[in-house]
Amino acid sequence: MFEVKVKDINIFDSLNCGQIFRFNKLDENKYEVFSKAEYATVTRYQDKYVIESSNDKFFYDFLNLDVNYMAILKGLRENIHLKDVIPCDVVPLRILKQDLFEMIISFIVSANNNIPRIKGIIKRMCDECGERKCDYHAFPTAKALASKDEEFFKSIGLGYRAPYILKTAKLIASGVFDVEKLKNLNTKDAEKALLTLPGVGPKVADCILLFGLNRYDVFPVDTWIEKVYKDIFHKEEKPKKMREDLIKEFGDYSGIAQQYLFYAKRGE
DNA sequence: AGCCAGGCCCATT
DNA sequence: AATGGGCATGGC
Repeated sequence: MFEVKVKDINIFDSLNCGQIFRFNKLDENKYEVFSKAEYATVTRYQDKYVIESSNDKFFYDFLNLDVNYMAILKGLRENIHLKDVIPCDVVPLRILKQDLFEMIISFIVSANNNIPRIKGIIKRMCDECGERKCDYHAFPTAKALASKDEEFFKSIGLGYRAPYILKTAKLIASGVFDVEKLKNLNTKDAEKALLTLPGVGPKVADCILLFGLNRYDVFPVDTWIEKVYKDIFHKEEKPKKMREDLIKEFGDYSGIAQQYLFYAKRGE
């Protein structure tokens, strides 16, 4: 068990903002969250969260508390388009530190899909393929996923994404694609490598880089961000151009700006 | 009922 | 390099 001050992070918004799919709201002040092979409950009290978990060190790291968000948000807030979504007294929503392989699979599932359905598919994937823990299942290993077939993935609701998941799992399980090596690459080279995986395009690659590697110099452009772009620039462009313009606009911490903008737009 | 969802693949140009 | 059609499923 460990505690975190409520002024340091808004954990519930950090869970709800679309970067993670394995969590449940238990009641107004309590959530449960799963990551990799671990499990935690987060209970909010007056001025602190109490986190009870299978692995406290893992979840302390997961919350990404060592990054100084106050400084980053202060800088972002100077941009006119972020003033409203990052008010002065905001409690920071943080980009969590999640497992790289889990992000690769999860965001392949996310493509052209909606969040409630993504959560259901990933839950079934864990229940069917993940190592059994006391009363939940771990996220599956690449090897576990690679041992299945397309029919299985279709049966849990993946539709036309079934072959992408199977092929990507096989590439990683066989060692042809080295996930660990991504950590040593700069953002551009890591993105290039990710784009070789079936089911990973520019948007999914950016999500993997942002949530799995905490690279902030990216800007995932999805249908919600298209609306944001229109609000800001009053014109329509293709995703590649939108990404360029948005990174130019928001700078080195574009990924964090993106998350605030995405969450605000989706909540309208 | 019909549009949409944290888009990507592939054939064509 | 860029374009556009096709695409499983189910939430709303």
